[in-house]
Amino acid sequence: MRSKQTTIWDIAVKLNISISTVSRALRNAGDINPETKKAVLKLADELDYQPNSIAASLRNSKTNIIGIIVPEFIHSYFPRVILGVQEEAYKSGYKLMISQSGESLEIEKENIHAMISSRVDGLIMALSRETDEYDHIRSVQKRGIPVVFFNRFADELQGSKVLVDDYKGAFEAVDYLIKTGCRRIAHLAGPEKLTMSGNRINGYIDALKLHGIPVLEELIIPCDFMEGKARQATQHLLNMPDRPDAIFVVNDPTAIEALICLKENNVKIPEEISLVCFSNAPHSTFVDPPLTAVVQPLFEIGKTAARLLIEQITEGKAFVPSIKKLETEMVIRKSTRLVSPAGQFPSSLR
Amino acid sequence: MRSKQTTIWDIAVKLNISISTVSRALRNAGDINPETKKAVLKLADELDYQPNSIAASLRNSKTNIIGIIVPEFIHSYFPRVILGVQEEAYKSGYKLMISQSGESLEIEKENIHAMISSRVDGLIMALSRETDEYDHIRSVQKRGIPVVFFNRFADELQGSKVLVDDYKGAFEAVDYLIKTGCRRIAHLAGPEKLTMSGNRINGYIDALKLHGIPVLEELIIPCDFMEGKARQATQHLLNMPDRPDAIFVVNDPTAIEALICLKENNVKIPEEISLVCFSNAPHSTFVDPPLTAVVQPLFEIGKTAARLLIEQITEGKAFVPSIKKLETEMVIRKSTRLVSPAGQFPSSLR
DNA sequence: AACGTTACCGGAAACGTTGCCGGAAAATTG
DNA sequence: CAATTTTCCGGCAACGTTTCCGGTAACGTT
Repeated sequence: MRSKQTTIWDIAVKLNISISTVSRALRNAGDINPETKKAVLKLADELDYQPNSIAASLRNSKTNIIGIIVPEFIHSYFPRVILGVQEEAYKSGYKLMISQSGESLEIEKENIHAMISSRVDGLIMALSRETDEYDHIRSVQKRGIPVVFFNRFADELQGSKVLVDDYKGAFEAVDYLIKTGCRRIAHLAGPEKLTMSGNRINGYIDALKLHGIPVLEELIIPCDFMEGKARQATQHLLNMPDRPDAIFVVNDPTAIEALICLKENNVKIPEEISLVCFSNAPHSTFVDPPLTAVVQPLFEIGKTAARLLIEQITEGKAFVPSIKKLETEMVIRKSTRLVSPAGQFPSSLR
Repeated sequence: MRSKQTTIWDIAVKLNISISTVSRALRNAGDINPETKKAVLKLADELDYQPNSIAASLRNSKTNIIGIIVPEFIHSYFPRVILGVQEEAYKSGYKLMISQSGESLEIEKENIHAMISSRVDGLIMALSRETDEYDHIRSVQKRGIPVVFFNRFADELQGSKVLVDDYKGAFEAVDYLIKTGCRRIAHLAGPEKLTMSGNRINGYIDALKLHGIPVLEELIIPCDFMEGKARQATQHLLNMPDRPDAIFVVNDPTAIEALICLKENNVKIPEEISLVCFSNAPHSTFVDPPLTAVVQPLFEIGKTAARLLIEQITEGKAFVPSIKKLETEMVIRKSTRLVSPAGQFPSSLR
């Protein structure tokens, strides 16, 4: 039996005024005597009154809650994005309701339903790796609840999107590898359904093509973000009669797995095989060797997504969804060789 | 302008029955004709009806939301605990509202207010490192909202607590270091306000005492979980004329910093200095060298906390808060030396 | 035929807010 | 001093549910 919380009604009775007056005093809407207002605020403070936002939400048909659905948050990627969302959301008086799909479409759907039931004002999400149908998401949008995607999305879905330049980042990474003299470059790719994976693969391919290096299907291995998959893939690469001399990895957890596998096989990094990942986990900094990586502005992604969403919430139908593409940055660490001035551009090309 | 969502009222009108009947049909409470029930469910499905849980919460004075406040979730510690909470909570039909205090007392207070306003049914929390007064938390409890603490708590606070055996874990770690031949063991400790820090320090001290090793104040340095602090502290240790031969570190992020600092100073681990941390981040596994650590059952901590909380929510006042102490486990990796059979117990002791 | 029982259903209040609207008192104006 | 405006306040409906309570019709029982 929970002890009853104080309501505006309690305050009204104690001060012998009406609840409307109390309400006005509390949210300082006009038409209120400064004296009464002061009295109300004082009493509210004494009684440790906390407004019942449930009631307010019902009345206003607005919850001031932003829902977030991410695949997971045990790797630091999503938490860091959420940090950005939180910063921006709190500034505008929004609270966060976070849930994880655990990379499962089923759970993603459940989460979506929960978000709808909770009547969130808007939704920020990154799809699970399994998500290949979108009716549950369209159902949210049909209700007029704006959705902003980041990182993991599908082209056929409407809505604002915040992404990084996957193509360019991948291109730069592979281009860099080539400039350090690597020629047989493998790519541990992401789930094929995600737009992101394709873009990174394209960047990878085009960089190879630019330098006249043949693109080999067998060197592109999708890893699906499943634990163990990257290790397997890496082992597979090592078992090849003609080992690659570099691996470009789609994301951070995958890269760590690859790294562990390489070390287990006593492969010297970067002497025998160079490693570059598309990432931003701080892990890259303190593994051995520290990983050269294409880093993403995670915090900024979160802030941007939140800003877009809040705009859309306030502007309503008038708002046109937009796509924000943020820049990545290549950070050179120790998992790649130095750029060889001579081998920078193979003679075959120039 | 948001398109109106369908309500039980819409269903009622379409079927020419009353909203009470619709309500009964949907939550299959008794007194309902199977035929009408079927019709209602069918139409609800067709209209893609999602119950408005805001309204239900208001009516029932129960939100089925569990609030979680943690200091941060960019390190994997808290996310993993939250994973456990989520598993257990979802099973019982609870949703999660998560927020971060960012290790700030001010924000922690704000978060608390938001949780109260949202009328969460219960709260699971780990205090920020700054928290040294507890009125905001007592204010939650006074309202009859149960609170369960984990990891970071204060002894003077009432409520269920889920913790690990900090004392024992620390003791074992230091005991192990001694058995590997270390004699001058430093301790990078946690914020002094947290019970946890004290317990770990005591375990450290008692292990030293057991082996007759003098406890030196200068070797115990509180690190406060602030970025950069551990690095400074480690450097300080290295600058001593008489360097320690081992460091026992209070948690994982701190250990990583220490590790980086040691490496920068070209200190050989574990030959010159051994490193042990109280932790569970997977980081420990893939840094170089992999860290010997006292690991905690993070997922289990979350599940236990959720279970305790839900029990208290359902049982109400009858529930007596309890303290669950979970066991830690020492995992030996490469950052410590091997146990020297000879040096296991210094002769001075036996 | 009168009554009790059963099986369903509808009305209405309540949860705590907010905001419109009208009204009374006070202040301002001519 | 009357008329008008301003200032402040209270009543009331509404948000979408749930649930208590009572009512009606059909059926079975003497």
